[in-house]
Amino acid sequence: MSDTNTLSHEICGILRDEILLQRYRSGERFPSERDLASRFDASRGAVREALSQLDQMGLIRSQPGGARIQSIDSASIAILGPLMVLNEFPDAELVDQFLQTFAALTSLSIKGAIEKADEAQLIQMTKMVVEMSRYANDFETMQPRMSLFHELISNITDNLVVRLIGNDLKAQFVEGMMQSGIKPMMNELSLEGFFKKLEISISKKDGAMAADAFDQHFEELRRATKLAIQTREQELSLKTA
Amino acid sequence: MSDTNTLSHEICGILRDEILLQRYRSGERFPSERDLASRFDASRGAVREALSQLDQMGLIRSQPGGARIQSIDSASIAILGPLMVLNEFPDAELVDQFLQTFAALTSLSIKGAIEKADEAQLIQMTKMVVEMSRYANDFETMQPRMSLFHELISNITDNLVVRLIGNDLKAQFVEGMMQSGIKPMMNELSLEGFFKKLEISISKKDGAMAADAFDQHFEELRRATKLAIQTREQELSLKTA
DNA sequence: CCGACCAAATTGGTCAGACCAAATATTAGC
DNA sequence: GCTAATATTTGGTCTGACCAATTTGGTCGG
Repeated sequence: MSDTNTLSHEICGILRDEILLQRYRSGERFPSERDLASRFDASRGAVREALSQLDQMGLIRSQPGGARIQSIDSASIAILGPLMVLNEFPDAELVDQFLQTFAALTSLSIKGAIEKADEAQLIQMTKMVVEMSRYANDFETMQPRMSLFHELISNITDNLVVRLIGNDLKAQFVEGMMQSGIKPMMNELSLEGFFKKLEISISKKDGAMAADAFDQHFEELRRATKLAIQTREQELSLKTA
Repeated sequence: MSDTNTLSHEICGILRDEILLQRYRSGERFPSERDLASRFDASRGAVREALSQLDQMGLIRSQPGGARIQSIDSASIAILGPLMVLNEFPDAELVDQFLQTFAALTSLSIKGAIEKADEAQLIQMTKMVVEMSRYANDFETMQPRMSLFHELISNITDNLVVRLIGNDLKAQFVEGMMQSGIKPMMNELSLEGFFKKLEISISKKDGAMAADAFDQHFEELRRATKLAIQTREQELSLKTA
């Protein structure tokens, strides 16, 4: 969020990961502020701020008599990025859940955008899709253009709820993937098919068709990402042996 | 989240609402901790905690030299509930966006649940749908059962990303609606049709059909909620005149 | 042995004052 | 008017203190 070099953020990160690693049981009392201040050789004020952050993430519940560990189910989505990269390589299942959720939200957005777009916007959308399709064989050059396309869609749809979720999830997801060096290799033919279908659906103003195109696109992305993670795991296993 | 009767939470809530009411421009410097401590007749420690909360919501960016106001686009979904009830009656557009987002996430969940459910779970789902359909004419009795159904779906699908989003959004949405006393009146025939279609889709293990049933259900809920808000607005207008 | 009750200890919530690093505002010089 | 130096402001953190709320441990009675 902001100046995350502060002591309280550092303490929060360490405690967050301990909680996510299940070092504490749900309902258990968390160490006291005074104990944590001693453990981290910090002031109680810095520890209080760290605990307030954990509280706001839903990981603990602060109350007089001592904070309690909360169930992960009541946590905020802010924990998903850290949860994804808790171990040596990303949690493949959680990564897949991210992608499924992106797909669902994108489906909603593209339908809304095609419904709401004026002629100029539809033309712009088509232009961007054509531009992107030139890079079906170059994922890294295509990706920033895809992001711009998503932004355009989001602006046309103008659904704040979806935007805030999408921004938050994407930031965490992208950071986690970069951190672990996972790069999915998309199938070129699949990508070309996607762009073609998307272009047609826009010209026909067929939101359902566009949504279907994106669904297929995300299925391919899920496949490619799963493969990339497996490959990475195997590399790491060979390295250890 | 937790003990929200604390001074820091109170201060945070007041400042959050001022920000959401656009009392400050994006990029502008926020009042200093010392000024805010004076304004609220509180210690700097309590103010610091409040600002840390605002920072974590993405509403401000704390840094030496003074915190800066951030664009709403970078905020966390935790602001959506408060944003919804900023004024006398809920923001109808935002309420609708909530419902659209619930629909998209539910669609994903029901498809996943039908795909993953074993026989016992399918039977349980069917039972719950039949139980619910008995209350098609009594929204308030039906609603808790619908919540349980959603929980079952969520448990079967087991997508943590969707669960955390759903839990957070739902908590904020329900609180906002209760606070404003808005109660949508669902069309009984529509509800009955929904339950029937849902029951059939489960027995056929047809996830797409179930998703379609929920889409239609949410369309009806959107219509009913929009009407309820309009009715409320008109009541309040008459009251003022 | 178990449950109820009470006192002591522990814990969170907040305060005031101090100090240092980083950013901002002001002033002086060209 | 522009730039650099200086002063001021601001955030980040610390220490020690106090009060309200919760937890713990001990005692007593059934």
